[in-house]
Amino acid sequence: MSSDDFERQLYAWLAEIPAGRVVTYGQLARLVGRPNGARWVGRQLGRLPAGSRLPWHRVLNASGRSSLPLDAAGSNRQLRRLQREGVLVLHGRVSLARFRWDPFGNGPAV
DNA sequence: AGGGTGGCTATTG
DNA sequence: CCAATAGCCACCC
Repeated sequence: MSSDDFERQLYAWLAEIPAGRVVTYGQLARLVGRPNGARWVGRQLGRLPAGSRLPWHRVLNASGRSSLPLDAAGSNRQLRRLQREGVLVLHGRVSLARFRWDPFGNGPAV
């Protein structure tokens, strides 16, 4: 298993996440076969080529919060993007119970 | 090689 | 909810 393969799988899964749903770093890591690679996932997302259409913003940490820093305006680009596609963000937090996407399980968001 | 640092997580207090 | 702890792992000195 080369790291290129892992990277490809990561992109593949990422592309599957529907708008309006989210996943966590650790979840994505497990999906690509790297059970302890949550951090690795975060690093990869940070290296995503500019212009990529992959939904990096649909990836949150295990608390349903963004792990990205706030911008100059004091707000967070990631959370705004999520809200724009229908994800409810309250107090900077997304309810994973309601918006988490599971490729094998749960149906549409409640 | 060895130590510090993160876009992580799970568990405890 | 916050803080500390403990694993984990890639990257950069």
